[in-house]
Amino acid sequence: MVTIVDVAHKAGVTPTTVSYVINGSGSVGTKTRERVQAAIAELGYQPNLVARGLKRGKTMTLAFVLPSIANPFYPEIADEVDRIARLHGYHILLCNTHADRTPGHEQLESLVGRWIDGLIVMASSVEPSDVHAFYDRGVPLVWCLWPEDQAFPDMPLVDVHFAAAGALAAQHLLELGHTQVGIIGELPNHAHRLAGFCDAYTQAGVRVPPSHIFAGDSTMESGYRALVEMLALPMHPTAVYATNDWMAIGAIEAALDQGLRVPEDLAVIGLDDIMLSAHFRPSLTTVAIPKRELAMEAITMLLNLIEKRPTPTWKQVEPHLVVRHSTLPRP
Amino acid sequence: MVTIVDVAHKAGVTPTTVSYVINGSGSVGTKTRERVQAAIAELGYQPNLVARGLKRGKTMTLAFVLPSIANPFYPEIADEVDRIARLHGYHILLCNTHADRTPGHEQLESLVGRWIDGLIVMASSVEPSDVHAFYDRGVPLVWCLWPEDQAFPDMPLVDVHFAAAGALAAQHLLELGHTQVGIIGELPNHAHRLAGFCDAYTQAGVRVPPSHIFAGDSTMESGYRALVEMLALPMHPTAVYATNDWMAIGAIEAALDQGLRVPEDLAVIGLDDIMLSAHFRPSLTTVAIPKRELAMEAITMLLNLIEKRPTPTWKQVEPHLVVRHSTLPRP
DNA sequence: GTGAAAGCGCTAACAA
DNA sequence: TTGTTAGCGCTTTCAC
Repeated sequence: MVTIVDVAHKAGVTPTTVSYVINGSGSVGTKTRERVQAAIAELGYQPNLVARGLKRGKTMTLAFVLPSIANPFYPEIADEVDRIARLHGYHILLCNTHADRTPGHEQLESLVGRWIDGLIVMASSVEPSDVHAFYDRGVPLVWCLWPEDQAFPDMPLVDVHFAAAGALAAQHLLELGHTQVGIIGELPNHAHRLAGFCDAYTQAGVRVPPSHIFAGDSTMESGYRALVEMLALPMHPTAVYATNDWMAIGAIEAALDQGLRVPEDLAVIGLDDIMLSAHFRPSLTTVAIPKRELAMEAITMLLNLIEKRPTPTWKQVEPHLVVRHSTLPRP
Repeated sequence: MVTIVDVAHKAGVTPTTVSYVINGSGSVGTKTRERVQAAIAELGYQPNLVARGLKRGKTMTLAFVLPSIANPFYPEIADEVDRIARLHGYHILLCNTHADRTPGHEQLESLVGRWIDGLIVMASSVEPSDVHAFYDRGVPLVWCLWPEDQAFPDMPLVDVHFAAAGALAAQHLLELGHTQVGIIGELPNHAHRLAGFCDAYTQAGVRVPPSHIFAGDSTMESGYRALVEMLALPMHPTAVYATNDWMAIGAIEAALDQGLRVPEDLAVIGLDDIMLSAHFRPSLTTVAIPKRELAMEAITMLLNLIEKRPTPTWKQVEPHLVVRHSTLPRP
């Protein structure tokens, strides 16, 4: 293991000077600098970040807290967070809480001692109160996504404009002439996605009757069941809005199984844009959550916080419509 | 920030004693121990792992190097690695190389100074030679998966028994009576998957003519194209084996587009078991790569290496067949 | 422009 | 059983 002292010896200077050269601090003569750099190169010296971290109180490490990286919603976010963090010299510590909130607490505790420089927390991964342990210690942190049925936390937050997402879905169906719509939604979790949709319909002068709103739990199966119920309605809808893609796909499967054609007999629109949606048959029209943008805003906000640059501490990213093959004008 | 000195003061002892209590080393009187523990609880003391890392030369941090966590192949592996690592008190540093091998080199360099305790490297993420920087320094590391066309490295390795995977696929098609098969394979990358399949056919007394083997590049599009070509064959196959699921799915799409029924007119089997395969219509029969097991073996081997327990340094995990709806007996 | 010295928070010989 | 002491490798103030 080659240390700063070895380099100093080789270059015939003291560790101080080597440190100056490494960090560009102090002022070092050109000749000396060159000698030091040569020694560094020759010995293959790498500064020890643990020692530096101890001295500076900064570890260049960020934690990314999420329920599980195996949940396909998160990897793209994680990838972007990591990419941008690395651009700024930070590394990402993965922190899967596995949605068990008690271990979540312990896991955060175990991070406290690591002198994490900052934290990105996906909302559903831990109890907000546990995160206060960090917030109170002054650790910079950013929440990413927040349950739609809860009041915003008193902490930096990057969120998706879910009401706009619902409105986008509504607008698409309205433009296709669908006045008879059914909704499959997870309540209260997807409150904004639902409200945004319904408000847009109301503004267009079309009322969605409560009997056309069905409950799901974000799984494909629940979407399937909801659609079956929906088809039992006296005048069943010509279009369905599901508040996430899995339910939308479940609904399509149910419709196909019942002998309906999608999109000819029934249009279906989802929300999220999971990978499956593009490859399902028929491919799913949906409102995409811009995951990379979400990640980018979160990590940017966090880096600003860490480096004490002025920054807004609340941000919403805008979703966008992805038209595929599960929607068509009303017959 | 509360340090070991604060705790020592509060408990009326020296830092040494506190250290003993924390680590269970030394021998401490019951009374004293209780006083120290009380002080720790009261102050909410958390040992500083950076300082401990510097002192002990061990950081309880492992790096997981992979091309991109956004590639759906890896998250499940990462999840399992993280889960088991955490059970043993280690944290995982994510290291996306984005398949750019030059930055991959730099990224590894940036890890050197972190005193990583160990490393899991997914084979396609970096140049083996770059990893030698670690290996030479004596950092415990485990490769996970190795290109099928290359000689095994002189480093600990956990791999999938791809020849067995190919054989499993062959056996399934043989049992269904398919003697006329076509293959879509990426060569030379999938050499073992191909050889395993062909060998099993040969052993069953059926020869797969070279003209029935088509090249793909692991994408859906290449699977699609390959199948179209295959159908132009004078006596086209009743079954197709693709060396990964994406190509298998592309092949199914092509078959459907050409008016064939799958599986009635054409059976298709893949290899991998990506998530899409279960939800595609028809759902894909495939040979599953046991990702969690792969992860488990890799992290277990790594922990053994780190903690200097005896361990095999080469391991192959066995794939298994997942029968779904894309295969049926020969018409 | 360069160096001496102190110390980040913790651990582990060694002493008492 | 407990304390004294000397660092781990680096940065940084202050002096020259």
